[in-house]
Amino acid sequence: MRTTPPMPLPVKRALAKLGADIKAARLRRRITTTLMAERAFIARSTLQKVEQGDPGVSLGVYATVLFVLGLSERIADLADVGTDSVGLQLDEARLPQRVRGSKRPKEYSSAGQP
Amino acid sequence: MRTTPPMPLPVKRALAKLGADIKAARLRRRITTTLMAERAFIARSTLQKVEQGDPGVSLGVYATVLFVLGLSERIADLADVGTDSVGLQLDEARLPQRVRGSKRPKEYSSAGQP
DNA sequence: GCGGAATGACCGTTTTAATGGACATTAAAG
DNA sequence: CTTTAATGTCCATTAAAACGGTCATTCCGC
Repeated sequence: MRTTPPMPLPVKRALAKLGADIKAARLRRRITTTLMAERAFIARSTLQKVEQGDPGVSLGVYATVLFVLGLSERIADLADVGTDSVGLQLDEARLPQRVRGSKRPKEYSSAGQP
Repeated sequence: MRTTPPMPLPVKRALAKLGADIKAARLRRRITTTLMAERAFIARSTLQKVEQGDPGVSLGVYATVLFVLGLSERIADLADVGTDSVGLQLDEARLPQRVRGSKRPKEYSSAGQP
């Protein structure tokens, strides 16, 4: 990741927790970092970064590690339609394939956490 | 990501869905790729990769994009203790800080999806 | 205690992501 | 149908991830 600009604090914290949880899950299974790294086809040094919640590590690495732990289901639901409260207010069937300036309200705001 | 070895198919599919969902969420908000990229402090070309579920893109980028969409809460719960069915069977209070060969069963298996 | 495996921290090298343009294509608005 | 912004693609450059090896430290098991 090219983090010249700052990373949102809530995001940073979320990633840190994710890393900690991954580490905890590994310990519960009594798997060494070396073995985990082998199973995930990554270097032990990379696994360290993962367990620290390093934002620069690729999603592929995180996902594979979670898969090894048997915790990769939730990844697919991260941005699932059902979880998007903003989207539910719109006519799902008439979603444009492209965005174009229209007469409708400019946007639907709601960035950060709801 | 250094994908000399193959990436687990279920994972690959999950990431593809994630990318598609992100794109759908953007369209619902009627935000252009250019604007999204600006808000997430990334290049438009990188956002394309994100919307394709590219495993090589860093988690930080994905997380920031989700944050901009207001969908970053679930990240922290990806590997939360409550979601780890394997871990619940162990004595949480006596988790070792390191793994060492013990008399207990070697491991608790259960990789892929339950 | 002691021994030693496991972890944490560093670091130089190699591979790759992320960028920011340019150009072709597409589809929404009028 | 025409217009034209938005999207899709491709690409050279550059910044950074991922590697793998070493060394110090920690703490589990004996």
